[in-house]
Amino acid sequence: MTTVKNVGHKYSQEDMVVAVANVALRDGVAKLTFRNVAEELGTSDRMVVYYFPTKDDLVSAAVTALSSRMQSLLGQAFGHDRRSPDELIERAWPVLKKKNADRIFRLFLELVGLSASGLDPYDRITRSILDDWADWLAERVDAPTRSERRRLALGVIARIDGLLLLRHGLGPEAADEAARAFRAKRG
Amino acid sequence: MTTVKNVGHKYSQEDMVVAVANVALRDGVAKLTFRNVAEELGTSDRMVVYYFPTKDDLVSAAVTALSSRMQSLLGQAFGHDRRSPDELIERAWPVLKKKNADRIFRLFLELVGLSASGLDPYDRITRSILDDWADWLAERVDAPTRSERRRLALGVIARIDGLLLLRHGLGPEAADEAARAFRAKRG
DNA sequence: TCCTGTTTGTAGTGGAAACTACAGACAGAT
DNA sequence: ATCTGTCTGTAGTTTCCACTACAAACAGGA
Repeated sequence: MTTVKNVGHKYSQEDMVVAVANVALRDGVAKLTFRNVAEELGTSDRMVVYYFPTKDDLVSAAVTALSSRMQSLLGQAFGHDRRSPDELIERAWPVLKKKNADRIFRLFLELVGLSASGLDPYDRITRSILDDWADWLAERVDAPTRSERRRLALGVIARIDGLLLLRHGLGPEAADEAARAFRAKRG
Repeated sequence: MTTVKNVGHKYSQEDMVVAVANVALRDGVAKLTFRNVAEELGTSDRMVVYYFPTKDDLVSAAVTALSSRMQSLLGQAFGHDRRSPDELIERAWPVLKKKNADRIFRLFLELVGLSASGLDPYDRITRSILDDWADWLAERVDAPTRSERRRLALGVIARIDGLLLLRHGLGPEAADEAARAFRAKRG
């Protein structure tokens, strides 16, 4: 089935990336190995190494694929209107509850952890993810000056990441409670 | 020097735990191995295994040692008075900036990441850390009912953990900006 | 003295990981 | 027909890890 696309080519770059992303989603970054990707494809690790010469290539393929999926998920949730931080969180949170988003953010937490271990590529990766996210949010937050938008965007990210961490550690109910606590501050 | 305490005993349980905690703080959980602890002590891994028969023993020794250090740090920051969530964060944040706290929370993020990888002991560990912290905060937050205190405590944890994550990923300035954004919501 | 708990040494097992080496087969393009 | 890029197989290296086996030396307590 996948064989049809490129005549004489059993796999395309795209196929490989999809397989890598699947393994990452299912098993986590820790188990994103040449071997496991090879098993997903039903071939040997030699083939995987042929497409992704180093482990870093493997990881960054997975990360870019999945972070673009995430971006589009969020992009659907809010359009391009500028909103207050509270409104942004209010709109983001239901979206982040979906099973897909759940698994993607599990990966994000894993990346943060690996970066905290001081392992080489991961600190750069998490930094760029957070940076991209901050830029993206800064264009959707309502504030007069650029620096203020940046600040509020960082505030939103901090709260959302906190909710995600809590959800992962204590379960969805605890995270919902925390989200409710955010709301309560205004009443 | 450390030899004096127990006659005929070169190491005490306490010595071992201190060494384990040091290695964890310096090198992270990922490099908390029998070998590295043995090097810290200037002996062989056989000795370390003698005191901590399994890896889990090693990890939980480090975690309990360090989380109690953290608790005392925070305990000094706020006494036993009940305060509003905002006040609690306002008081906690400066304390969490200290170098010691910084390294301890790097470990916490690592643990969260390992738990996100689905590795066996770590999900229980992070859950209990968060649970303990929630209980502790619930007794310091000002609200009429028990369930409301719990909710507000979870909100505080979410925000603080978000700040810590941001600080780790984007640096202390970004985290300070986010903390400022929290404050701005009231003005 | 014997026994028990502690310390050290030497060595090794079994597993997983990221690669590497070498080579053979096959397809399409020139 | 040759060449180049794709695919596969078999096998190995190197490094690190948790953990085990066996045994010897030593101390203090009974």
